[in-house]
Amino acid sequence: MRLLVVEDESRLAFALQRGLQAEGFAVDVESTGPAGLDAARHGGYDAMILDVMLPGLSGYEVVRRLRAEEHWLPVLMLSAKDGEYDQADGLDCGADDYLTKPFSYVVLLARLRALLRRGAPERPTVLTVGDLRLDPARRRVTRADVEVALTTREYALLDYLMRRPGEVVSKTELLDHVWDASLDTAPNAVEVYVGYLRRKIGRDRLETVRGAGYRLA
Amino acid sequence: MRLLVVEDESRLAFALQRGLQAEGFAVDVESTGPAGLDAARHGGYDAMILDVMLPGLSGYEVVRRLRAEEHWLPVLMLSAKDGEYDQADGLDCGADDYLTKPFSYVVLLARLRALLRRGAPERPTVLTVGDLRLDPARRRVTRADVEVALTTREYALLDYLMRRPGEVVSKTELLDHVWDASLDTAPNAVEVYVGYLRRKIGRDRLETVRGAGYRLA
DNA sequence: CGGGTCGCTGTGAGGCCGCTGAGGAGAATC
DNA sequence: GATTCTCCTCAGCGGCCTCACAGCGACCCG
Repeated sequence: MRLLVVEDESRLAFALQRGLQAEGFAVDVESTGPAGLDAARHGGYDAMILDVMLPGLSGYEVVRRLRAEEHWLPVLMLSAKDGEYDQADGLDCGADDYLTKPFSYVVLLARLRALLRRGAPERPTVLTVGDLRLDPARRRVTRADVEVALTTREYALLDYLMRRPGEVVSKTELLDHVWDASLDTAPNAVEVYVGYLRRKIGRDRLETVRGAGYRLA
Repeated sequence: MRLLVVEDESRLAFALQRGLQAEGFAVDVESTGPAGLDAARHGGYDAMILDVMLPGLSGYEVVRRLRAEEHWLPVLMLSAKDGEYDQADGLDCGADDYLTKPFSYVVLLARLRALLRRGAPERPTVLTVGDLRLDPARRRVTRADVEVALTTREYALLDYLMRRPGEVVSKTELLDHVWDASLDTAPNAVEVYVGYLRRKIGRDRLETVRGAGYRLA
C-alpha cells in the first residue's frame, strides 16, 4: 500500500511517515500544495493524507482539482480545529474523511484503514445533469456555464432532484425531504416551487408526471 | 444497507426511520444508550446515526466504548446546538461526522452517503415482458426501446399485468388492485382501459380470455 | 342460422390535477 | 423603522383523465 502525505509541518510529517512505515505502508511526503497535487496525479498512490493549511495551494483546492480531473484517490484531510474552514467544507469539496488536529494516531490509523478498505469513491462531488451543474461546496448552480441564483428552498429542491436524475419523485417524498418533515406543508407548495425552478433552469427540464410526481431530465 | 438510529425523541426517530426507509435503507431504531450500544455491537449495521443526549449512556460514551472495543462502524452524531458538548468533543471521541440540530434532511443524507461511500445506487428491478420494459423508479415504459406515454391508470394496469406475465387476470381482480377497492367501478372500465393499453403497447400483446379475464403475452 | 352473452369502442360529461398570479407573514437587510 | 426577500397559502382556471353509456361486433350455444 502506497501512501502520500502532504504536510508542511516537518515534525508532524516525519512522525507520520515513520509511524506509517512501521505499519508496513510505503510513504512519500510532499510539503507544498502544488507538489502534493502533482504527486497525487502521477504517483499511483492508494490514499493520500492531506493537510488543509499548505503553502502554494490549500488542501481544499488540491482535492477540488483532483476531483475535477476525475481522480478518485481516497483522501483523508487534516485540519486545525480553530481554522477558518470547517469539516463540512472539507467533505463537500471531495475529501473522503476528515480529522481535526490534534488527533490520536490510533484514530488516524483506523480511519485510514477504513478508507483503504472502502477503496476509491465513485461519486463526484459536483452534481451534473445535462448542462446543469450543482456544486454543493460553493452552493452554486450553473446552467450552460451561466450562474443561476436560487433561494434556499429552490436550491434544496433542485439538489434533491439532481441526486435522482431521470427518476420520478413524488410530491409527498419532496415534502418529506426538502421541506421540514415535522411541519405539514400543503402539496401545492411543491407545485409553486417547481414553477419557480422551471423559470430559472428552463421549462422543459423538469417534467410533470401527472399523478406521480416530477422528473428531472 | 442497514442503518441503526439511536434517538430518544420518538418523533424525530420516527421521521428519520420513515425518511431513510424511503431511501431504501433498512432502519432499526433504539431509544436508549445501552440498547444502542448493544445493537451496534451485534447488529451488523453499515452505519449508525447517534444522538448525543440519550438516557442511560450518552452518545459520546457509546462511541467511545465501541471504539475501545475496536468496532469501527461509521457513526454520524447528532446534537442540539446549545448543548454542553461541542462538535470537537464528538469527533475526538470517535464519531465520524457530526450534525447540529436542527439540520436539514438533505444535509443529513449527503453526510450519510459520504459516510457510506456506497457505490452506484442499485436500481430497483425493471420489469420486462418481451420487448416491453417498465421501470418503476423512472415510471417509464418502453416498447422496443421506444417510450410509451401512459396515464396513471394505464400505467397502474400495465404494472399489475407485467408482474403476472402469462397468467390470466380476472376483471374483478384488476378492479380490486388497480382501481380503488372502496369505490365500485363498473367492470366495463377495465375493458375501456385494456383498450387504451392495446392501442399503445400493441394489439396482440394483451389477449382476451373470454369469460375469465386478460393475459399479457 | 338465430338468439343471447360477452367484450370493444366512440362520445361526452364531470372532476381531479397541476399551474399561476396575488398577497400576507415573517425574516433579513439597510 | 422601512424596504426587500423569501416562503407559503389561496383561489381560479385550464386541461387532461376517468369513466358511464350505448351501440355494435364477436363469439358461443342450441
